Amino acid sequence: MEKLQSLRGLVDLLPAHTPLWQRVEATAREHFRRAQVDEIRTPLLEATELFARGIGEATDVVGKEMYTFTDRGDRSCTLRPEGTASVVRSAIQHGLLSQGPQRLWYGGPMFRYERPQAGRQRQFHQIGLELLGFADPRSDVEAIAIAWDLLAGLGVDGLALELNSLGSSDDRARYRQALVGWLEARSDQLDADSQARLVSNPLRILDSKNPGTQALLAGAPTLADALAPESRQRFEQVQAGLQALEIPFQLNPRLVRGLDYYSHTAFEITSSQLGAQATVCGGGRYDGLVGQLGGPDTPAIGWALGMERLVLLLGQIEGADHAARPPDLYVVNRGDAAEAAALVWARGLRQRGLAVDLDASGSAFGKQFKRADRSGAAWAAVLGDGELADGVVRLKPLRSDQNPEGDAGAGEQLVPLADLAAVIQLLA
RNA sequence: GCGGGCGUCGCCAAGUGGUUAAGGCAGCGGAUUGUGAUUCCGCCAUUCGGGGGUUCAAGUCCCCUCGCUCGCCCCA
Repeated sequence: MEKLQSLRGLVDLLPAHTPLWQRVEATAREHFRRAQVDEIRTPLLEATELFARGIGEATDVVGKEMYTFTDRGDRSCTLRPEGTASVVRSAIQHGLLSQGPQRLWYGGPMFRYERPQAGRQRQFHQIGLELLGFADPRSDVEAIAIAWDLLAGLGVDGLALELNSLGSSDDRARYRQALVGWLEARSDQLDADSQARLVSNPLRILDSKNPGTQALLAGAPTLADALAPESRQRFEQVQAGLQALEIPFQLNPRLVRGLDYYSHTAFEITSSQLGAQATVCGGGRYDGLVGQLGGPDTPAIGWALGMERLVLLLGQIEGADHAARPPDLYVVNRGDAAEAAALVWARGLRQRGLAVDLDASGSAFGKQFKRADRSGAAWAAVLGDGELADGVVRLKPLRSDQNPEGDAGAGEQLVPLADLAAVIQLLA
């Protein structure tokens, strides 16, 4: 235990990977801008009760996966395991809902105390969308389309959209009763997990991966049959909307979503390239949540997208490592006075927008040129005591086709030390 | 929380009980004291995730522990 290292399941994002993340984040921002969705940022830490009430006591997320502790004021606090509850809390707290419907997005780390595996960490990152105050089926379509287009815009392909309707809360309650009754009569044929869920969260039995359970379920009453006519019609409108946008989907009657607050539309976007954790984006409608958390009854739909999983997919496409962007200029400098002047000179260029790598090693010119070459810079700037005495900087092209062997002095240009604009002009 | 696989230098990696732990990449220094290829030379693990045990002798065997990883559960 001598070595200090990050906590289990909390990983560092090293410089080789941050460019890819930045690209994903920038693309997401752009898509939200186009769809007129505004960013909201909420604290990472919330009162435990928010999640207990919002997500549901019976869910695994609340029951066994939360990072919860008591603070110095004896309050129970929890690191957010997902974003929706916080966003809704914030919207209620600040009266956003009385200002009309809200189109919000958020991004950042979430925490769930689980065993890490491929595509799953204890601290992971989500980007999420919440449309609050929208009841029309078209808002379901719009929400899904934003996610779909965002993923497409990033160049991810091979994705599948799975769709289901959980119906209204009444439909769901009615179906739940029917399903439990049917399964209880056959509980001896259920695996242990499913038997436990019969009391805790029976709908989850539907997406059991146990083949025997799935075979048994083939004869069970279906959620689709339990939908009231209005719910069914609503679901058909959502499907028609997706078809109009030419977004392919497949109905999955066993898609149930783990969190209590979902109703009507539920969907997942999955990839077969991700191993066991195939869901890149998941979401659905949660008409009851705002009211449940003490706000005005507000229909809503949203989704969350798993950044790590998305980056995993993108990494497969374009290779995990992206070289850092090379500097415009690498400053080779040596000698006390020249080094001092180089520092001033380099800063001046940076203030004018150039990316400048200043060699601070004080090592031999040969070494510095080697590093200049490796930096990928197109130009080296040489500032030694000789140049300083003449009041100039020697600019040498490093990538010139005419000078692939790096002949000393070939193609060099002298610019006055004081004339920064000349440098910028030369490099342009 | 449960099960499988794995843990030798920043990265890759040899080593399957016997004296001083190969090698490659990267890095650093030098040959080349003001100019980037290549090449050459040197440096870079008192130690094999950690702790205990067996043995004359352990990176190599046993136990425990930590971590990584894949899967279950669940989810993004």
